[in-house]
Amino acid sequence: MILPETFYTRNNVLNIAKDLLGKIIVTEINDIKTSGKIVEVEAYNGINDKASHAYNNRRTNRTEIMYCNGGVAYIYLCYGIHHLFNVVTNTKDIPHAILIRAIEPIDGITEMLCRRKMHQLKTTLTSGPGALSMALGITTNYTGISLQSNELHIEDRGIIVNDTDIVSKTRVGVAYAQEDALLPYRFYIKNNPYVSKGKGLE
DNA sequence: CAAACGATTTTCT
DNA sequence: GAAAATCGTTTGG
Repeated sequence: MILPETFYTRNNVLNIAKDLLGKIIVTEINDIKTSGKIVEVEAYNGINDKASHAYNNRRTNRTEIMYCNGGVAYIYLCYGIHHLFNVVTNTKDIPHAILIRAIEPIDGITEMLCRRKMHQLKTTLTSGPGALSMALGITTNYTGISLQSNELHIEDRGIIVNDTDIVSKTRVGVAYAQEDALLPYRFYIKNNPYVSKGKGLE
């Protein structure tokens, strides 16, 4: 089943992040379906989180989408090259978001290999936020789209992830966030080969 | 209007 | 392991 809006509008972004592990991201672009199981995420906890684009209640054209009611996509361009896919959570005017960092490919692997210009399946196909966005065909054009839509949504296919299989660590690439860089807001499934190699702080 | 800077990945040494 | 690639967003003048 497709996750309902109420999944996203809860107020604890950390719980939603953990709940996303084991869920399935599905894109259907030009009638081509691709999907993968979420194995790694990072939470961005709104206006008090120095690592968040919405820190200190900053509202700009780019961040405005994070102030929407939960359940929409926020995609932005990093380093001029990479499209990073986030899920907006919580209710209107509370800018929480969750970065999807890695998935395990399920459907449409041939198409994903093609989009990534690869010829055989390796973990690097979808290991890392920029890589999985390219594999699924997600670009900044999809910012603001509802996660109830055909083109892009997240499903529950009954996969259960035990708490004991969830690892929490510091986030990747956020050293500029000072003390908030130490928060354990990165979650991933233990021993899954598709989890990105990105290193957070210890 | 100009300039600096990434929630990264790939390639080269 | 180090560095380049590359451009929209943000910030400051």
